[in-house]
Amino acid sequence: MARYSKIKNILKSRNLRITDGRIDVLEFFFRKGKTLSIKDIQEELKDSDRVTLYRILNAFTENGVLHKIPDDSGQVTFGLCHDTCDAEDHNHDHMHFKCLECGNIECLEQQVPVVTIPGYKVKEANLILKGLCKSCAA
Amino acid sequence: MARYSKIKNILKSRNLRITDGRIDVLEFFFRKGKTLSIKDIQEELKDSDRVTLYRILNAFTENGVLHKIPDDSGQVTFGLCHDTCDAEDHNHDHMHFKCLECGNIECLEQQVPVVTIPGYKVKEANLILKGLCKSCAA
DNA sequence: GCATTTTTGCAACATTGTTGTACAATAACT
DNA sequence: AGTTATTGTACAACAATGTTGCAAAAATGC
Repeated sequence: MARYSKIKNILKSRNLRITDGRIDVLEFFFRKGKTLSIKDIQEELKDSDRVTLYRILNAFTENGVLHKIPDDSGQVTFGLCHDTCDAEDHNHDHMHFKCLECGNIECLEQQVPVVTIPGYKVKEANLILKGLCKSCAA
Repeated sequence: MARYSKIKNILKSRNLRITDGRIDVLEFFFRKGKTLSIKDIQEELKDSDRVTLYRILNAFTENGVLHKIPDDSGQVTFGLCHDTCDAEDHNHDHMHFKCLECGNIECLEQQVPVVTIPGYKVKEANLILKGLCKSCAA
């Protein structure tokens, strides 16, 4: 499917209106094919309004288009959700890898190993690995 | 060992000067016995300077007294390091649990399962579980 | 094309964290 | 204990990040 149609479908399926700003943001994610920080997006879409961008990202996060990746640096990073995600059922139990060299954060396909703790009810698991990524370790 | 002596020892062993502000912060961590957000600390130590608090927390983090716990909410939370941590060798490969009900973040004793990914050099692992903690699940 | 609803753009505000610097406290050394 | 070098604190000012309210504009459904 062409990229533009794909983007339109994603927005439609989440009941989000198709606007220029939203298309630009999503198109940037598909083009880069990796996780992006707010700073990354702002640098790409220089003329867009800061508030609007925050609202777009919030809407995407709430509706299962993007997911937030926690990071102890404070820098929030976003990644595209899998096609299967929707507003009710996010499934982000995959791992993330942050490269200490180039700073990129990657989504790994592997699922987080299931952990059970007596007395606790685990609902989500979020595993962040750090080290050197494929390109930087070479 | 009495709490005050313990705190003094921790600071001395990290070559950090023993000051009122640092003692207050550490004493609060030992008293609560759990992870604390900056907001928690500010509310407890109302009369202390905001900048000083940030600098104290940074010094503690850099010297292996506290560790930062990443969280996708953006709220930074700190936990006491194990006795074995020092400035060179932090070992924070234990899990954290965030309760969706009460909001508390706990350090779990369990080690994060070792993960290897072909081509990658993993140096740290950080696993955050979410769900209901012991008290809230009961 | 028109009415309805959602989204945007702007201003203003709130929160969070940083930098520079003069002053004060601490530690080390007689 | 007194002196001095060093480190930490308090204050002000700044920078970055995120939020709210609201009028204007755009998108959807008919």
